[in-house]
Amino acid sequence: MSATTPETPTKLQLLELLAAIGTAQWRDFAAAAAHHGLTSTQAKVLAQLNGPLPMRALATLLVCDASNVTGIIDRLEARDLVRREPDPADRRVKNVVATDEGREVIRRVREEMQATSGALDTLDADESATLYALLGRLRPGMEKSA
Amino acid sequence: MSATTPETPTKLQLLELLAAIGTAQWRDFAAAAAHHGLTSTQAKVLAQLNGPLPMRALATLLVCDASNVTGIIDRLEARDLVRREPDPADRRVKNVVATDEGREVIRRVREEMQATSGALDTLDADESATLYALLGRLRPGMEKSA
DNA sequence: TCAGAACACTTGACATTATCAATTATTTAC
DNA sequence: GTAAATAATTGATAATGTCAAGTGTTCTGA
Repeated sequence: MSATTPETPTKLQLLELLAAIGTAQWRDFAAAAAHHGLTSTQAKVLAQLNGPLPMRALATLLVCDASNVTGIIDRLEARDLVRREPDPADRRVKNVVATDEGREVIRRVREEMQATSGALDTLDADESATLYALLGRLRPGMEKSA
Repeated sequence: MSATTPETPTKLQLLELLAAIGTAQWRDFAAAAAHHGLTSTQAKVLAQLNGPLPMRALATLLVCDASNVTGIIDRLEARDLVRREPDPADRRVKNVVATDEGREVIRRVREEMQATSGALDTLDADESATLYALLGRLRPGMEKSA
């Protein structure tokens, strides 16, 4: 088999490899979060907060009960890493927003994911582009609601 | 820019995309685990148990304190999903082994990761092979100890 | 060799994260 | 305009996480 036409992996092999990558990435993330005084869950929440998100949406993203989110956001809010804002369109809803400090902390956590970062450095420009394109194709299917 | 030479993504873009894939995969895994009466942590432990693993090694993999593992394994053992076995070479060590039932349960959880599985189905054989090769290159760097 | 350092695991005290059932306030649907 | 549905919270309880301390075993070196 030549270098340009590698053997087709079984679906199981591909799933297993993707899982291993995900697991390793999670370890890297959790360790970096702990290094900055965040629990994995707190870091995960901050990582989701690109824009304002209703409590309920966070619960869906975290695959957990809505009541759980109340306590998590309470603690993050006590540390000034996030804010609750009333939703102007629906008074039942509270939107969670990351504060400047919250954004800064999660930025630093991402910066310190050495293993992941280092692994990506082993790819050249072509490989990066190819991987980026393939993962981009995968993404929409994976983010379909469960 | 042609289809065969896509634009090189920035490292930050690639990191962000990889994180999104990992997050989505985790959601899929957690939901499937819950469907089978397992907490995310319990499922994560079972997923690691390809062979016997010392408690201490599990703690490293889970990025948590060793004392935490004691309780997790207690509960899994109470449900006959894992066993503790004395290590013949070092009497301090207890190796954790998945039972037949434990292996069966985690197999079913993996089978039910519909989103991940469905996303991979959108790739053709060539793309699968390329992705497999690229992720395989990434893996060793990511699994380096933190 | 044998005393002390290092290591693996457990226990106990406690904080955080998770679930479920019930409550309040608001919105949607009929 | 009332009834059903939805968003968030509270309280009870279980699971997961940390740290400090303790037991037993292995390793190290004078």
